[in-house]
Parts: sequence; C-alpha cells; structure tokens
Amino acid sequence: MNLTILRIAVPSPLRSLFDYLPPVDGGNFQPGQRIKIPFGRSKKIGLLIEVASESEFPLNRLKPAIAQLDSEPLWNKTLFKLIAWASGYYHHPIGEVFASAMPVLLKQGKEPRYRPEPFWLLSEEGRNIDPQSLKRAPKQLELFQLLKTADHPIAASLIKLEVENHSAPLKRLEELGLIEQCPPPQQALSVTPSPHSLNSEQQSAVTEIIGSRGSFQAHLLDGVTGSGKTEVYLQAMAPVLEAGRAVLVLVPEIGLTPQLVERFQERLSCSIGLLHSGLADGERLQTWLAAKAGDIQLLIGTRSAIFTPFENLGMIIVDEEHDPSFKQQDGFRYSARDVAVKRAHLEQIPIVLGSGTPSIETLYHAREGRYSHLKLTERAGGAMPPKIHLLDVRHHRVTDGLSQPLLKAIRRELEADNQVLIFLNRRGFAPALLCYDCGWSANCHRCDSLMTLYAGLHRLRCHHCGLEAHTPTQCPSCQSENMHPVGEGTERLEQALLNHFPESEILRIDRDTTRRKSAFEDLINRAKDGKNQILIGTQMLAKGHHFPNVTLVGIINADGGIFSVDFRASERMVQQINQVAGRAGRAEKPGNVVIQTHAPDHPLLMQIQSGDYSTCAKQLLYEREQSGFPPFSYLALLRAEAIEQEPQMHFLEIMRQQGNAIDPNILLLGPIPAPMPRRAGRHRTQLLVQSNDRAALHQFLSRWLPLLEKEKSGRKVRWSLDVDPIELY
DNA sequence: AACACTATTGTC
DNA sequence: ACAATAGTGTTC
Repeated sequence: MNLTILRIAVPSPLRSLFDYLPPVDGGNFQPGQRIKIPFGRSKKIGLLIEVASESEFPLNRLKPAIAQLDSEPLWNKTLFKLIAWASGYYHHPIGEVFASAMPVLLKQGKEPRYRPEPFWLLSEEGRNIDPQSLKRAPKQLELFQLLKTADHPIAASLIKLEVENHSAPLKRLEELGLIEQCPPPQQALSVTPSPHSLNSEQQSAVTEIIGSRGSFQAHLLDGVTGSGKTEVYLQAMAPVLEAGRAVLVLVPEIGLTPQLVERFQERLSCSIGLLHSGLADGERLQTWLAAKAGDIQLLIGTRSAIFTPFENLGMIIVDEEHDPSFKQQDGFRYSARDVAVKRAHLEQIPIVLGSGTPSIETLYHAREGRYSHLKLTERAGGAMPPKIHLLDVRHHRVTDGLSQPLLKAIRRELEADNQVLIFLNRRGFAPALLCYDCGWSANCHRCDSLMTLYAGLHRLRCHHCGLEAHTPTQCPSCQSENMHPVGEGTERLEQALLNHFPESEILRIDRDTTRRKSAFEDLINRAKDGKNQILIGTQMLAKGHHFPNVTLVGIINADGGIFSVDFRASERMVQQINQVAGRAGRAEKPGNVVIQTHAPDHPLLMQIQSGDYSTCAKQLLYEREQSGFPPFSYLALLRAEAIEQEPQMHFLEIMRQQGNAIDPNILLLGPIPAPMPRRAGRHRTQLLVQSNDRAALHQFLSRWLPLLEKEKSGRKVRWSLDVDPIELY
C-alpha cells in the first residue's frame, strides 16, 4: 500500500518541515496548496511543500491534517521555487517566508474566491449625450468625462483612485443609463504614441530592452531626473503587453504610485493593478487573485508585490532601484530588488532596474558586464542641469541654519516669482536642547539619543522610540534658565524663513505635517506650480515629485553622510543630494543648488559639485574596494537585543567562537554595540559576518544557524540574522 | 513563537 | 502546603 505523507511548512520560527497524514476528505495534493493542520495544541495554516510516500517521523505519531484549503497551488512552479529559494538565501524559516509571500487573508485561511472587479464604460446613450447636460452635477460630470476621455472600460478601483467619493455619482450615472458595467476587457492592447519622440539614448535603451525579450537579462537604466526613464519603461513594456504577457513594476513606496499609474493609464489601454500597504486586506487579495487569473496586465506595487503570481510574466521593472525601502527591515529581511532579479532569472525574462542614482552594487554588476548599462544623460526638452555651489559655512554668519549667501539667493528667486526648495533631513525645531550653564542636555532615557525639540508643541520627542516630554523651562540639573535649542530642524527653518520672507508662501512637508490622511497630496498639489513660494522638506520631498518652478534648491546640511560609521551613509548622502538637486532646473528655467557644508574640501562633495553622479559613484565604488565592503565582499549581520547588556554580549561571544571553529576563513567582527546601543529601552549588539566568497558565506550560515538555535544563552536575547544588511544599526 | 510541563523559590 | 515563576522542552 502506498502512503501519502504531506510535508508541510508551518508559519513558526521553526526551520524544519512537518509531516502529516492527508485530511479525511481532499485529494489531488500539490505543492503550494494551503493545508489546515493541528500543531501542538493549536491549529495553523501551513503550506504543502512536498507529497512524500514515507516519513522519518514515527508513523503512529503522525496527525492527520484538518483540511485542504486550496484545490490548486497558490503559485506556479517558478514562483514556488523563488519563494523556497528566498527562504534558503535569507536563512529565514520556510513557513514564515511562505506566509509573508501571501496576502493576509490567505494567511488567515480565507477562501481564495476571485470576484472580478467591475469595469465601467459609457453606454450607447452616454456616448450620444452632451456632457454639458451634467454640469449641475459636477461629480457626475467629472466621472463621466473620465470615462469619455479614456474611451475604454475603466476598473472600479482606478475610478476610486481618480475621483473622490465616487460611489454615489457612479451609482447615479448608472441609474441614468449613461454608463454600464462590463467584464474585464481582454482586447488587444494599444499604446498611445509618445507625444515627444525619443532621443537617441532613449531609443537605444528601448531597443536593447526589447531585444532581450524571452530570456533573462538585467538592465540598469541609469538616467538623471527628467531624462525620461518612464517613457523608456512604457515603450519597452509595450511589446511585452502586446504579446499578452504581464509586466510587474516595483516602486519604493505608496507615495510614488499614483503619478506612475497616471502616466501608464494615459498611454496604455490595459488593465492596471495596484498593490501597496494602503489597501484593505480584501482589496489586496482581490488584486492578487486578479493577477493570478490573468486579469491584470500591468501591476504596480511595493516590496511584497514581488511575490504576486502571474500566469505569464514577461518583464519586471524596479523603479528607483537604489531605494533602501526595497529591503524589509524586520522579520523576513529580504530585498525585493534582489529577489526581483532572481525571479527574472527563474522566469527567463528581462528586468529593468531604473534609477537616477543607482546603488553601488547595481553599478558594479553593470561594470562587470552582468547587467547591461543603459545611460540616459540628456534631460527632456533640453533642460539644463542645475548648477551646484558648495557654500563653506565656516566663513559665513549662519542663523537658524541659514547662511547669508543662501538667504540672499532665496530672496532673489522669490522676487522673480520663482519657487525655492529647502532640504533638511531633520524634523522638529532643533535636534537638541542644551543648558549653557552646566552642559545638561535633554536625552531620551530609553535610547542613547538626544530628544528633538518641538517648539510649536512645546514638547520634546524622541525620534527613535516616540517618547515625549514637556520642554523644561529650567535646567533639571542646575535650575538655570539658560537653556537653548541647538542645531536646526525643518520647523525652525520654517519659522526663520517666515520672518525673513513674510510675503511668500511657505510649505513645510515632513512626516509631522503630513500625518493627516491626504495631507501629503494636498501639500504637493499646492506646491505643483507655486510662485513666490518656499518648500521646506525632508527626504519626502526628494522623491519622485516634480516642481517645475523650482529654480533654487538649498541643502542645509550635507555633512551627515561624511562622518557616519555606516559604510553606506556616504552613498545615501550622495544619492539624496542628487535626487533633491534633480528637483531644480527643469523646463526652461535653469536651476541652482546651494549646498551648505563644513567640509567643502571633502572629495565626495567636490565630485557632487561636478553635478555628475557617476563620478561620485566611481569614488564610492573605489572606497568600497579599498575597505573590502560590498560589493567586494558579502555580509550577514547577527543582531541581538535584550533589556540587559550582558547576556547578548555573552551570546554573541559564544557564537563568534563557535563560528570561528566552523570556518576560520569567515571573518567575524564583533560583538560590537550597535551605533545607537540602546533604543526603546533595549540594548542592541551585533556580530558582522563577512566573506569574499558568497557560497562559502552561505555554507557557513547553514552550519552556524543550528548552533545559534541550540545555544542556551540565546534564549534570553532576541536575535535575528540579516543577510545582505543595508543598514548597520 | 506559543504553550505546557518541571524544578525552584517564596510566603503564610 | 501552595502559588508564583524561572527554566526546559515540544511542536509532525
């Protein structure tokens, strides 16, 4: 008699698979189906990995599964393989990896029932009426116009995105018989031709990407802001879509999706899906199922969208590939960008990694010839690149973070009715509150950090753990009233600039002013073509959005990346400055960028001044090579945290010794305290694992992990392993 | 991780 | 004598 054993990955930190007998009813078991199982004393939803005919586990102790939840696998073989690969590569428990690759509702055991979303289009009657007859119902008119101009069916989800409070007017229009529902369109896709013709660089990029269809090839699309990367994406994906294959576009965060969707929507008559953290669980599941059913041709999503199933994926695009938010920073610490490259490889399709400021790793792959390097150097419409000035603040009077020359430059632009953008990656009024008499400073007592002063709220706040306190009027240590805010944040800049330029509109855009829903969008809209206006912002402002009237960008403090312990800090600083600088000098107005610094002689800043990211990148790559950091070596980071300092030191010390015994060629650095040793009341210590040989590193980790799990002193600390860490804190 | 079981310490 | 609790073991 032939036994059927179900080998199942259970969502738990355990790394092994668990064998079960089949449930009473069910059949046609295939890897990738969810199975409900008894686990210990509880019930869980596991994932079938393998159907076997025997078990290592005593047969009489095998439990029968409770139920088979899926009649077909959630993912096809390729994607299943990708997820299994990710579990191995990131050395993360397989059950948790599979769980994080599926929508929440499937994790919870919900039925994967696909309810295709309604599409809407104008009815016969609607096409014949004069839209002006609706002008007394503006919402209806807006909706009507949307459908009329599109001239093809539009998904309900996209209508929702475009028109606020769409449901009542939609219903009314249906009642009037002007619009009607239809099934998802399966018609041949059409691509509206570009309003501008491609320049030769764009053309050859498109040609090269299209030429690699049907096989794996990674392309680095390296183009400065405004060089028309999106147009290249569009034209490169068009033949893929026309051939009936789907395209997956990964973007770093939700903020960037609407504008990209809009661009694609205007030009492509295909069904576009969105996946991001802002969706309700139900919407997320439906989009996921729609992609699986082949009803979505183009999917735009954030990190976790990389695990979306497609019947026939033809191309992957990763926009702003350098962005650190592609790397998950807790639990299953994967890099969606790197997994995307692996997926493209498994699917045998091209992948385009686009960025104006590519990561050093990606540039290295391009340099080594593994990725094609497609460069876009011309700005659309012949816009001039901004002129970059380094301003040595040691030689100027600086008040509230603003030097005299910068203030003068701001005044000049405002008087010409232009727009000015001030960038400072620091929220609040001031990053510190000091007593000038005794040297007391306002520290967070749960973290090794200073508390940020919020003048408006009259409070102190820790940006690392959220702790809040009243601002003392007297020094808690010496009772002096000689207390001063030191340094500056965006709030202080806002106040100072209000005093300097009372006639100008000032918009501050940071996490504090955009907490309210849609506040960000409102501010961005007000900033879109502002005149005589100052925008003050953190990195929120540096990403994606274009402000055509900005003629001056002021970077208040460029020194953060130079003096950091994190070897990636300088890369991030250069990228950030470049991204912000890219906001200026679009269209016909040339732009200026003023960078305030204490270290104008620093080689990196001098290269930034040349305005050419690739020169900076060469320098960064050279520095990495000299120091032996990635991409010239491979890293993993064992992080440990606990209330007490001692146990984790002890644990990591033991693990270092055991690690050295496994393979003396693997470099183990530490244990060292994290750059900020205490955060939210927990001490954090880490052990860096480094090797020049990726295979050797992974072999080492595979042998080391069982020891980590066995080690008793590890039970008192929370530890996690981060493969290819991008932040060393 | 979550939970149960066991040994140990604390308390009246 | 019993409860709180720290330490261990188990999950097919």
